[in-house]
Amino acid sequence: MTSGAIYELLSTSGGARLGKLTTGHGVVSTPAFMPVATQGSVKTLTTDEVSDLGAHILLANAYHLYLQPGVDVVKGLGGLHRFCRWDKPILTDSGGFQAYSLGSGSKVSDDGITFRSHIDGSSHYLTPESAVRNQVDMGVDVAMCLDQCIAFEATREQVQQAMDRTHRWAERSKSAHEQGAAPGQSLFGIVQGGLHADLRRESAEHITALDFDGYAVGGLGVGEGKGPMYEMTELTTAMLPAGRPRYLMGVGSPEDLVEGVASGIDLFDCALPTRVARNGSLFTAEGRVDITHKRFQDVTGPIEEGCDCYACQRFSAGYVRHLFKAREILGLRLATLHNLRFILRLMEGIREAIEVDGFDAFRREFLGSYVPTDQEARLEQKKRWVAARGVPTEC
RNA sequence: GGAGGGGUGGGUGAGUGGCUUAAACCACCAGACUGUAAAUCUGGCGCCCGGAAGGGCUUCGUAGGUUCGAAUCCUACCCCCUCCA
Repeated sequence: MTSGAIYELLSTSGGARLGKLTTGHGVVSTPAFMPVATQGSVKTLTTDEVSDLGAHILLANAYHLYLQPGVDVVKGLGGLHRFCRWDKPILTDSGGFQAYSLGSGSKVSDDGITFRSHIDGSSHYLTPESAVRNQVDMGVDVAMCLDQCIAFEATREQVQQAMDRTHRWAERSKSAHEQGAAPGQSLFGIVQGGLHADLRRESAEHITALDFDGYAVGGLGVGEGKGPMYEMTELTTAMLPAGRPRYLMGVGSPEDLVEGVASGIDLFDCALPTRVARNGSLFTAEGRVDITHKRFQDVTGPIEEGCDCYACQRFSAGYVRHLFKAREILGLRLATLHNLRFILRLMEGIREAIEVDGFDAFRREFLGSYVPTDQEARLEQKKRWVAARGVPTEC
């Protein structure tokens, strides 16, 4: 019933799709990456800078903005677009993921999610209805249904329970949206089902039957490993209608973006490029490099030869390393500019390749030179991290 | 010349008889970060063998000594700092 974002499939190449997503705040060429502006800000950058990097749509988080400064405050300041001075499309996450990522700070029931604010410890209650209202009230272009994300280690029964709940919440989200959304505001449904192929299929069937403006693949990129993630993505997109955009939530790394596109994904968002940048890890065509390593001390060339980002055009790798070692804020900014530009340039390359039906070659070439970080080391790290923080693996 | 203080691993610096191969921080090395509670976190860091457990060797200015046992106590020497002259 919503007359939200309109998706137009322009062409395909292999499994990859070139498309156009038209929203009330402009057009997004897909496949697209949405820089993450959780609290209405892509950390360290202004929206003008993000725009100059070539981003056409931002992701913000309704949960964070609801806690601080509050939905009414954002609304009072002219809505989210005006608030952060971004006149292009904005998609918001509902806060469903935080029930998962905040671990014991939240509790899920059939009716909704009880959160303990990470800011002041106060208790907050989020329902599918209130989550949609929050997003709509802030004036975002694309709202996400409240869903329940679950750890990949969860039992099948737990996954199914979370999935069923997500389905019921999707229905409630949809009615709430139909009642409260302004023209031009979209709502995307989210497919869950963990790593179970049959549950993924069941979820895709259920969610698409509700007829959303777009569909997201949720619950992936949470430590399950590349193989299962790609497999589930591929399997899920195959179940989604070609005429609607598909969004792989929370993914990803450069290699994940390429693989996601190959599986027919149109939209991505990920905190990885910006977070990793702030920790000194920078993308190059050969993989990630740690700019704080001493070997960069005397490097006069840019972080990456041939990169058109501001940091690479203007400064030596040695200077960027110095900024990190000296803990100068500028280092974080330059690193963020570089990583985001790398990702957005990658998306540009992907789109161009699809347009000339050369995506498979592009994919082979990119993955041939890009060396992802070691997966085993990553899983081990994750275990230690979880153990150290006491984050539960189930909701 | 006199009086006092001090010399500890790459650096700062804790430690005054055994639990000390020696805290902590920095530097250095390696790693992680995927719908952002993250400018964060984790490991390593004398040498040799080992995957590890562990084992061997060598360490607190230098040289002696006391002691079952010394970075810690004693003696001598070398060096540094402060104040007075």
